[in-house]
Amino acid sequence: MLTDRQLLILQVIIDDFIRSAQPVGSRSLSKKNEIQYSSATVRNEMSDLEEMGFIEKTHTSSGRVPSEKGYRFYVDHLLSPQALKQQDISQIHSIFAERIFEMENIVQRSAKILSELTNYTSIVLGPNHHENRVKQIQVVPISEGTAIAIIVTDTGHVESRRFSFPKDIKADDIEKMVRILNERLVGTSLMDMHDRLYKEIAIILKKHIANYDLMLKAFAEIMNIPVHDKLFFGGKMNMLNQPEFSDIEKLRLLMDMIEREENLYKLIRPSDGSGIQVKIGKENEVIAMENCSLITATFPIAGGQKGSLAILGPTRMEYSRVISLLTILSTDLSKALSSLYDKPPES
Amino acid sequence: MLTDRQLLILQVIIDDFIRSAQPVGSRSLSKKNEIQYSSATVRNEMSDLEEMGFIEKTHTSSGRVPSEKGYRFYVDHLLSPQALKQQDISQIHSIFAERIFEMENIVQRSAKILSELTNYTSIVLGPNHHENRVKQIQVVPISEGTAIAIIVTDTGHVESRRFSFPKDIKADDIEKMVRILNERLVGTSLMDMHDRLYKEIAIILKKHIANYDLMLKAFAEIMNIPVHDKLFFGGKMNMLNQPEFSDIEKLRLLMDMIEREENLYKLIRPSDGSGIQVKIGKENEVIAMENCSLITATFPIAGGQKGSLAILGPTRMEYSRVISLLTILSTDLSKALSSLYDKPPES
DNA sequence: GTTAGCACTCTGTAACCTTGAGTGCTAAAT
DNA sequence: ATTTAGCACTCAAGGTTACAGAGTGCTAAC
Repeated sequence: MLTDRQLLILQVIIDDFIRSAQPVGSRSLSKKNEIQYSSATVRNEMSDLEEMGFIEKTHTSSGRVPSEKGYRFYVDHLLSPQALKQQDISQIHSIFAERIFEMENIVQRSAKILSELTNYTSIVLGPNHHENRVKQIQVVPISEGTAIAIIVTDTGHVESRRFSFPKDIKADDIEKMVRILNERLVGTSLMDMHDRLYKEIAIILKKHIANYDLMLKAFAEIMNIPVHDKLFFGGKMNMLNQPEFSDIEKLRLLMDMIEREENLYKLIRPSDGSGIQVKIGKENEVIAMENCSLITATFPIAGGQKGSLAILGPTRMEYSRVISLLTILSTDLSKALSSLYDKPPES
Repeated sequence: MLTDRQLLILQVIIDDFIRSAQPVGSRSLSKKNEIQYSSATVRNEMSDLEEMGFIEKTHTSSGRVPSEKGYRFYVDHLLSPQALKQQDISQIHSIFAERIFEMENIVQRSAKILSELTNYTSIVLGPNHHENRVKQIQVVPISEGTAIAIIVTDTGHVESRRFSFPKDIKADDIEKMVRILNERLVGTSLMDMHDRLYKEIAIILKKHIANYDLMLKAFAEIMNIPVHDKLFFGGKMNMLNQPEFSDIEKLRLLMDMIEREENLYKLIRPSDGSGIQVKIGKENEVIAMENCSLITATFPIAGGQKGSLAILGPTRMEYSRVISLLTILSTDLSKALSSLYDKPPES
């Protein structure tokens, strides 16, 4: 479809634009070493490329700018897997050098370093707790009528909630309930717990404990885990540095979306396959992200779960570099998070 | 020092500027109902006010704008305690209508509502966990060589950390240690725990447990609580709506500071007395906040602790309204957070 | 097929003018 | 002795014009 020369020119145009954020003209192209043709020849080719929809003019006599279709083609066919600086690589690995045991901590650090290395905004979706299995349930009384319920899962995740109960319930009864809960619920996933509480546990509690229904209700209510997992961000403000967001209105739209976190779940939800996924501009189907691209890396975690790493930047993004960084980091993260589980990571 | 008329004019100038963000001229002032003098008279008074440093011109023939000294005077002497809309008040109270038991939740909601009602950025410093006292310590083994340590405090706060230990340590020993820790440490504040672990507990463990030092070290290391308490934000992006931040450079400076949270602790740290404190512009001693005012409300929580609520806005802030809102919310928050403690709130 | 040359187009910038809001001062009015 | 009216002056903002620079498209020559 495209001649070699057209491929070359398209690539140089996009590379140049990504670097400079300025429309690229035929003359400046023909001056480059890679391109041995006169500006007139380049102009002809550019005209063709425009006709095919890969590049656009911002006005009748301006240089050309990549279109979304152009970026798409660039990402799919022209991406030269750019070598990262050794420094960047070791900086990523350094996160995992210390032996850290908190998932949140690891994930937060990953988000931070990613945003620092790219100057874009990073978004990390940690492992899903829904499928964690209950390891132990405990209740710690705090004062008369209130107590803290704690659930520890097999991944080491701790959920705790304060709850109150009628005063005529005795410490004895609470202990009895905790014993029953542990006997019956250990091994259940958090997701299924609510169901089992009401179906299976309710019947047993009924036999042993007066006022069991109040206790059960209090306990069940507090123990529904939030629907969404927590998102971790790095460099939320990095978009301020991008010239495409010097327009404060665009900025506000985007920041609003980031702040509300609403659409983000849909966008970042791990896709079917593992690996890298690139969404360019309107492909994201969110108005605020018209000028943005989102690169998502999905990686496996032990237990069949998946994690996601994403970089949000302008469509004029350093695709090659970002993809390399995401690839490395997602591999590291996959290992690190998996090691926090009982089971070894699936590959 | 100032005549009644000068007071009146100063007040009207500042009120008007807070509303419109536009320099105020003599003619538009003399047209107001409150002011019965001709523009020439007003001009003379304004000239005096400028000489005294309460107002400034942005250029030789512009209207006047309040200076920091002007705002200071306004806040100290001219603030008419503006009545809030009933709607606003009930919206604040509504946070506390449901009986919520999670401190974080309450605090986060407060931050959110405050930012929504004011259109500024809110910052809430939750209660300090350092002075919480240990209620119970537990250790839940996760896999061979790793376990979760959980500390529940008298306020219902739960700290948990994953830690690893040498494999030759038996489950027995761990249980023994947990029993000792509970016997000795319940009632100790988190702040003092580290010390007591090494001084008092070490000696006891030595007698009962082989390899006690490794265990102790693992446990002590993970249990230092972060130096700073968590800050909660609302409306981080609200500054985008303020005309004083249409300059993207100023915006970046400010956002950077907010994102890094660095200076904020100093600024928001509860002051000696309870009550409201207003810091205007350069009084904050942070470059990024030259154009900002920070209003902080410090309120007591049970157990002699203090919490802080703050609003960060442009110097051109609705001082009166913000102060009213903070007063109400801090009272509510004081009660609500105190009720989560054993002891009744100190007044 | 490639290139040189030229007319044409559009942006951005600087220079200029005009308008409107505001000031300060002076002299008249109260 | 205040207060006000009047007037000259200043400055920012907005509009117009002119112009340089970068770029294109087309045609004709290589």
